[in-house]
Amino acid sequence: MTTPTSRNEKSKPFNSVAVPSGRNHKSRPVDWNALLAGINGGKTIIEYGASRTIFSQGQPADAVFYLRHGKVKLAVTSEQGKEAIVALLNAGEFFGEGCLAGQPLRMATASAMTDCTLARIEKTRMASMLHEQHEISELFVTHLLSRNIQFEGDLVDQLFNSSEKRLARILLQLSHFGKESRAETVLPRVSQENLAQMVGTTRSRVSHFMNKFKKHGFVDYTGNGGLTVNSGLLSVVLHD
Amino acid sequence: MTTPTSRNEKSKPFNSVAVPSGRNHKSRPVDWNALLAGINGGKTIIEYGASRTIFSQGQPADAVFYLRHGKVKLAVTSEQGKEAIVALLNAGEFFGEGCLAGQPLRMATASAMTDCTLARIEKTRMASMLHEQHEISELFVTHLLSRNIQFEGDLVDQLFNSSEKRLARILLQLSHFGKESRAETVLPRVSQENLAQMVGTTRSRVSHFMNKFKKHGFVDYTGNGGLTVNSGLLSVVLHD
DNA sequence: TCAAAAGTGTGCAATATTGAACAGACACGC
DNA sequence: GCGTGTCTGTTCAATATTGCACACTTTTGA
Repeated sequence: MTTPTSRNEKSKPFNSVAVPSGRNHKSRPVDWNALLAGINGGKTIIEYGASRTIFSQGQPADAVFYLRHGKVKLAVTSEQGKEAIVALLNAGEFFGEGCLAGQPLRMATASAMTDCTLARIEKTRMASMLHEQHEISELFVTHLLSRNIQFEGDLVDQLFNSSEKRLARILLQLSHFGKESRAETVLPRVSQENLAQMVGTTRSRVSHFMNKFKKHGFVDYTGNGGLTVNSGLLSVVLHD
Repeated sequence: MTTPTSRNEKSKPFNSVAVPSGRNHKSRPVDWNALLAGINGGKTIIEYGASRTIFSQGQPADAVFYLRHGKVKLAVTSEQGKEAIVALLNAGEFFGEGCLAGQPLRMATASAMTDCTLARIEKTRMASMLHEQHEISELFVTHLLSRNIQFEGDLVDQLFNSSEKRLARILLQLSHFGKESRAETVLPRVSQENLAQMVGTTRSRVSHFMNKFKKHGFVDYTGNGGLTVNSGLLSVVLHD
């Protein structure tokens, strides 16, 4: 799978989604995918192969995406050509929602890190859905809240910590990233270059710290190319 | 006004808000304050004098706030005692919304920068309002979206730019901050220490760059203690 | 009004960070 | 097998940044 394939579902008439009646809106498990599946107008299901670009910084922004399966990364390129990774997204997250706030152009480049299936929802469709459907609106608010918390944490991290601690923090995050399946402490393959882009430093610095971490036993190389993150890495973040 | 005063409005029965009917939900001007004023249950109106603390990092988080008048800042303190300012809020913004995502404790300290009046909305009340009232929900989504964009911008700024550029950016932001009234290019009084906390650097560095900016005519001291930001400061952010 | 507190302009040595370079390790396709 | 490209470990000088120090100025509050 390397080219995006799309099944346009615009032809089907819209009919309102059957959702569990909202008598107790907290601690009620909701099958969000089923919920989203019920949205039939102004939506397109698309599949992307690994490392495909979903949209690029600077392109006109007229749709919101919902990630059903796979992992997506958001990267920003500066005028000087430097690249920074601002977010890693798991299944169940929205992205490209800036256009709802009136952003005319994409502020970042979204690319598939693995094979992905995602729903593309027209901006106008999304806006009216938010207006008309409680469940969607609540799902979206939930997503925005947690994204906000993530961003705030990243910002505070940048403001406070040295690149060594930031790298440690990123590694810990990655080791928990996508823990849907098993308790995997093994990272997906991430190059030092990518780590540097997330941490906001240079590759040579990442190489330097990774070796330091290895010496102290905080990370291990697992045969092939993957890394294992030892929870002792926490001490780097917390101590001193 | 130096002590918070509160008028509890919990006694009034809840009745649904009279809002303009939502036939065209974009480009429809809404008097948000009037809208919020209609929320009568589980809400308290509080007034704070300048430099009062609204809530502190680490306290239990069980309410969301809506800022009606005044300016509020959100600051985070690290274990090492360093302080960072993560957001400046204007009238019309929510804060403390992390609790809706399940955060049990405040992650930041909120303090009034000017005399403020704000609405304190119980977490549970806010949750049900988001569930039941379109207008509130949409207002909240709008707020979350713009806050997200702001955070993402700040993060990218930290990842890409030197402290000199970051300072220039903050000054430009501040000069537009609170432009509700006049086209004021004059900053409210902000100490170099505070600037350093926003930029993520030290005061001596801020002093150094401020003098550099003054030499180049990018900022001016207006008699008393205020600063005027010249738009030429943009060249610092953009150039080189 | 005066003294304390807060804010500012400097300077400087100790560190941290960049940016570029180069060689070796490794995977991959042909 | 053999190039080719990517990733890595390592170095090193040039910069940027920190953390302090001290003398001044301004603001604040009693």
